Amino acid sequence: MRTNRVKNFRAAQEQHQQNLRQGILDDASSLLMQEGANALTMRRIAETVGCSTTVLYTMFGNKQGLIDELYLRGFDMLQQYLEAVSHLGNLRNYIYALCHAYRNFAMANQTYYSIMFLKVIPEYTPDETNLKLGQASLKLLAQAIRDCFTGEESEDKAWEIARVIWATVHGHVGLEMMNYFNYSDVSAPQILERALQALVNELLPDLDNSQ
Amino acid sequence: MRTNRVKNFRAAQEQHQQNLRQGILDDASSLLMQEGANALTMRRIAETVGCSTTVLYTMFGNKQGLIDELYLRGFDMLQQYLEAVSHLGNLRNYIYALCHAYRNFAMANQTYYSIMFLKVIPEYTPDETNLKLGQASLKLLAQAIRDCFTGEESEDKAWEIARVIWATVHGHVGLEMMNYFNYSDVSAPQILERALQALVNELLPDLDNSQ
DNA sequence: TAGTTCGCATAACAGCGTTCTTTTAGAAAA
DNA sequence: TTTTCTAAAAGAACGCTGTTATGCGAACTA
Repeated sequence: MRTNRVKNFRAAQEQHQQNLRQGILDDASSLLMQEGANALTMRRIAETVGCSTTVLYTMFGNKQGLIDELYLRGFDMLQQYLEAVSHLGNLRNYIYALCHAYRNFAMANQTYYSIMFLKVIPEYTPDETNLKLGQASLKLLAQAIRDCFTGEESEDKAWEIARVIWATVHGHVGLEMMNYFNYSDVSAPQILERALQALVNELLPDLDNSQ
Repeated sequence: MRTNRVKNFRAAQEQHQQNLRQGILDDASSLLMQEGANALTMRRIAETVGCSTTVLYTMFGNKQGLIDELYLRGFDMLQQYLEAVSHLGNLRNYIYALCHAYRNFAMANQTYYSIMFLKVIPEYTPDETNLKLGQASLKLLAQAIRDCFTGEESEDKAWEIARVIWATVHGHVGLEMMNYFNYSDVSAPQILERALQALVNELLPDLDNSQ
């Protein structure tokens, strides 16, 4: 049965491609986390993987294509941070915890966060598709906010408020990363907490009686 | 009088150095504004000025040194935006206006803002001195906030609140620049306005009776 | 078995920040 | 005025970068 042999070969080849692809991304990821975005050059990646740069270009097209995958990985990691947050307490504390989880992710994975939200790699800017995929990682935050409302039309409103809160957290994280908060008496999480309390107090309905 | 001739020569030389320095920075600045941070290479700058790269290195040491000057120029421009804000209305509206002026500066000078607050140039990170000099541009905001308080101990408190508001505005601007707000029904300034109102309501004393 | 296609490595190209070497213009000295 | 010296600038070079062209060898097709 030659056709079967061919099929098996194709399948094996496909499998090999997939394994190689994941291996490359794993190596690029550890390179990014251990040595920062500056170390993320096509040559370094190829060297780490143990192949030539040609493989990277046939596999991902160009550097943008490779970083795109890391970009999405970053949002997956962010989502995992958010999903790990317990929502046993009341909604208000849950929302605070989500925001602090967001900050924890950013601080523990600064190199990833820089790719996702700062322009550390001149050759890379996420396209529209990836921007939307990334935003989906904030679904949990939007859901928690929607749960604060009882009305029917609250879907869009929840996303709007989620964006306000997201932007606020992002701003604090961004300035903290640029060391703009280095010489302050108040710690960065405390400053963030203040802003969050203010936003929740003003933008969300009274949550005292929520679970 | 030979010593006078020498003095005049030295002075003329000094003057020439200063003119050249400013000319280089002007050219680099227009390069940055017209073609973005990617065009800001030592070779392009030298070509625009009409000299060799050697001149840039003897004058500024390295690229970091040259960008340092642009970084400070950016904060000067930001300060001018803030100083142009009329503080005739009440304090609350003045603070809002300062924040929107900040956003206007950022949006009108995205390339400058990127240098100041995003890491668009891998070779450049501002040092501690410049970070502090930059922060001083927010003096007007801190002053306006301090004016909201009557007590004596309000200096530090005003700076803390200023940082909260600053981070919030920065976050909104940063996400807007990364196009994360592109597909929203609510405009970016409206989202920002919401966040600001919430912060002012919660963090500042009642301002109804202020001038 | 002969021909072809495909995957990969090697080498190259243009451009980057930076530095080394060489030229040159102009002040100082004679 | 002519020579000498110095300081500044130009140009080439080095080791990087992303990307592309070339070439080779192995595996499928006929």
